[in-house]
Amino acid sequence: MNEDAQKLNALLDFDLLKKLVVGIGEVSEITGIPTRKIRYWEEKGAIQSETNTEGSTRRYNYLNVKKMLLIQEMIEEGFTLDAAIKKVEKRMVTLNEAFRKLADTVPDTEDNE
DNA sequence: GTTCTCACA
DNA sequence: TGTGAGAA
Repeated sequence: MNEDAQKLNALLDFDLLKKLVVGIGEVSEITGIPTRKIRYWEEKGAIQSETNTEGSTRRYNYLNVKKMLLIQEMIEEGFTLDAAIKKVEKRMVTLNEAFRKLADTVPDTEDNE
């Protein structure tokens, strides 16, 4: 329809992605990364898992999964884990800010049909 | 199914 | 850097 609707849809999609959380087993199956590797990376500070209520069983959201994929590819390209983490973090921050601006900016409600 | 730690390559 | 095994 109009731009507002598109922006709303984008926000909903982003929110949905942020709510997509899966267990470490699912992540390992999806990404092909063994669970030990995932915990290892988390220990190294590559990702932050969200413990769901009162215990263990880390849960990873879309952003964490994306981070893992990015880091894995970077490592395979010859980067060290630490360097990969830094680069991925920077990329995530940049993307986050860009999307936040894009979502926050509420320009004119022009009727362009 | 998940978590952790110790140790090894 | 990544994995194995044992234990909870």
